[in-house]
Amino acid sequence: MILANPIENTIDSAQAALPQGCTNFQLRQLMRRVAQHYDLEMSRAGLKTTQYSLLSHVLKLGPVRLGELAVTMTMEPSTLTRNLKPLLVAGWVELAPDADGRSRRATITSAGRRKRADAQRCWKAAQASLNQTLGIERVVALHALMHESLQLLKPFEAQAEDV
Amino acid sequence: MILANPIENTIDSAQAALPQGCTNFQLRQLMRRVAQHYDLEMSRAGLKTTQYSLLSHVLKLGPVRLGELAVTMTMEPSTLTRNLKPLLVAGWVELAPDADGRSRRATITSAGRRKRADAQRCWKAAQASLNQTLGIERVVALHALMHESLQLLKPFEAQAEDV
DNA sequence: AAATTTTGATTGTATATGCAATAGTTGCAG
DNA sequence: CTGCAACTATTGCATATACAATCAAAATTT
Repeated sequence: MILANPIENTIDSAQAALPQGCTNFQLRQLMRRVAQHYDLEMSRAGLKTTQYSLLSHVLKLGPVRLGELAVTMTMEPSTLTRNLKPLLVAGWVELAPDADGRSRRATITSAGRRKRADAQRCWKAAQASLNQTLGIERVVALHALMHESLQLLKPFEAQAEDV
Repeated sequence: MILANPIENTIDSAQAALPQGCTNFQLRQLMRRVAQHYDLEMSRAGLKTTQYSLLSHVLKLGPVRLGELAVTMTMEPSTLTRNLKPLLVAGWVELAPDADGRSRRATITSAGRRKRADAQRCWKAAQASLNQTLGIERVVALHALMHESLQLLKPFEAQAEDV
């Protein structure tokens, strides 16, 4: 976050404005509504927005080790295993063995590429209409704050591995 | 450009800065990390943070109709039904019939009050340490943005029913 | 008053999420 | 080279989430 004057700011706003309510609850509330907003568009492509995110990351990161994918997405490995399942069943993602026998690599398939291209149009529509509803400045500000907050909450090992 | 307020900041630079990335994905990422942060503390009271939120709302809203509770918490009724189950089983919340025979009212029990008081200490610790990690100005700014965004996404009927 | 519509909550089904425990590999120490 | 430690992914268990369909009760219409 960018502050004009750290001292002034803390004096001005810290005492006057303590955080009200629970950050966790507010995040969940907003997440629920936003997810519904995106899923409404995304359903036209037959994907959940979470699946679109996962598919996009597999596309971008090419044949990627599952552990690395999980770290990049800030997700537990066990969650990743489960979330991949529908995409594997649908044939949009494939798993291949890795040089390290413990590890496996995920790759997007041709069908996955096509599906992702379809879904990307839905995503763009959803993002555009969200920008419209919230106002683009608010979305930009929200992204910046969320990004900063995530960085501060990430353990050291993951600090550098952003996408 | 250096400004005190991230919202103002982006209002100034709105045309220069389009939102990067997916709001939904960023929200989910942050939610996962933040939930883990809270749950770490809250586990000492034997509660998930989501359960703490629900218990707190039932406490505050007294004998409350389930529909009203769902709207207040920005949650689908079906989700509320499921999320209440563990609290009912544990004996922290009770359901009573309502004047309107279709509806039911949720009330916190004595055991629920005790558990909630316990959990509140954990919540305070979690919130304080989050404020510490993120910086209190950032948390205040995040809350404000999330609140505004939620209001803008809420349908009209729910606009007034804040807690 | 009977039939229809509307409203409130739950259930069926599916995905999302994470902790703890486990299985299978690799790497290292002795 | 053998055995233990460290690492990678998965599975067991529990909760969180929501849409569609359903059940039950009230409200409205005819």
